[in-house]
Amino acid sequence: MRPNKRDELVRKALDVFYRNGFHATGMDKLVSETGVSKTSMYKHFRTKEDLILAVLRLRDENFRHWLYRRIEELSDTPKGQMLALFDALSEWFTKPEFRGCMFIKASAEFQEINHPIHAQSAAHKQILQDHFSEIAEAAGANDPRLLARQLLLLKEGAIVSAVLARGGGLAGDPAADAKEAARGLIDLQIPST
Amino acid sequence: MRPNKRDELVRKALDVFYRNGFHATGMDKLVSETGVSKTSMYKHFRTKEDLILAVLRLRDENFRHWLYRRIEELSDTPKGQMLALFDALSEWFTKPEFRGCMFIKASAEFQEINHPIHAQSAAHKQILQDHFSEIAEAAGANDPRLLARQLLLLKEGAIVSAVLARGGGLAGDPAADAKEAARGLIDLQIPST
DNA sequence: CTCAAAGTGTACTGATCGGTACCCTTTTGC
DNA sequence: GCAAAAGGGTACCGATCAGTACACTTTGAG
Repeated sequence: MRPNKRDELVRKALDVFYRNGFHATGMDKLVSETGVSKTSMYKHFRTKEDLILAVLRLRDENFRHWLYRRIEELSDTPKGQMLALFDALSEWFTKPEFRGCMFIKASAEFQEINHPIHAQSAAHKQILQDHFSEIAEAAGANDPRLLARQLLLLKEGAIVSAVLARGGGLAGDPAADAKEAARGLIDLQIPST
Repeated sequence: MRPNKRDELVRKALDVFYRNGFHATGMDKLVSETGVSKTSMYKHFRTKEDLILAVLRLRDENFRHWLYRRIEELSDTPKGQMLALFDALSEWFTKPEFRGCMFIKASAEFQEINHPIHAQSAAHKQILQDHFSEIAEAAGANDPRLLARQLLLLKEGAIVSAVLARGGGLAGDPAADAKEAARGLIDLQIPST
């Protein structure tokens, strides 16, 4: 059987960390929830931190690939794709398993600037910024990098607001509000249409 | 001496939780860092959770009062105050002790919708939303509540981006980017000037 | 001065933390 | 068929977790 136990472990650990948090999830819980023995875990990962880093790498892959594909499905123009970002977010927010951005949570639990987990979270956001910079440039924005950073500000804000709004404790529809704001910002940089 | 030990404890615990995180901070660490004995702690707060809730209440007070006062100092018009929000944020981000929004971090570590800590974090954001709704209304916005929600989306996005950008791992100046975006959104709702 | 409230110090509980030791079983490549 | 790799089970390590017990000292109001 080729399907690596290592990958299976990382996949299942992702779920547990996402639902429970990093510090709040012990290795023993991981054993019981993933079905992978502690011995195997520590054969693949020297420390819990190494495992978390692997989980974040998988999360980066999964999330970006899903997002890129989804906005391309939703629109075939650069401008439309920038708006589709917020439709994709809306779909994400309404999934029952939605529990916020794993990288925001990771950087919240591992705050030290030089911590590898912190750095990897920043790297994820930077890759997204670069991707949307290219889309903004293709759309003919005056300042594509600025527009991309602003769209991502709205995205991050929508995510944390969606988390707090999940229990009904916060008014508004973060994805819809962000989309409308994005429309305004895009129109300011791309006057045509 | 009237200055309650309880208040002193909450004040000092706020610092420790803010720097170290909630789960990562043990009660023993609190004893050593605050100088308050464990016995006294548990005389004032039945559980660690109760202490955290008290810390969040203080944080809500401190943060909102600081923010309200600062934007009033920076501008005496409603429209100017909405922009001043981002100047105030910029000041906050550049403080060496800046470590992100305590409520975002709290809701990241206590994710269950019905958890009191989660609910209290949402309440803090809701109060801010209401406050800025009034400012937006005074400024003559077409849809004051929408504008307030959008400004706060930018605020939350700027905060989490500033955390990740702190180590140089993310391009851009979140406060400046958010302010420019806010200017655009405000002008769309308040055509005059 | 006195007495109660407030605070201290410390040793302890059982549970859990991240991580290791040791030995056994299953799978796989050749 | 056989060795080596991969995975499993379990008991354990010292440290730390949240929280308690209990005897002590300080402080402030009447």
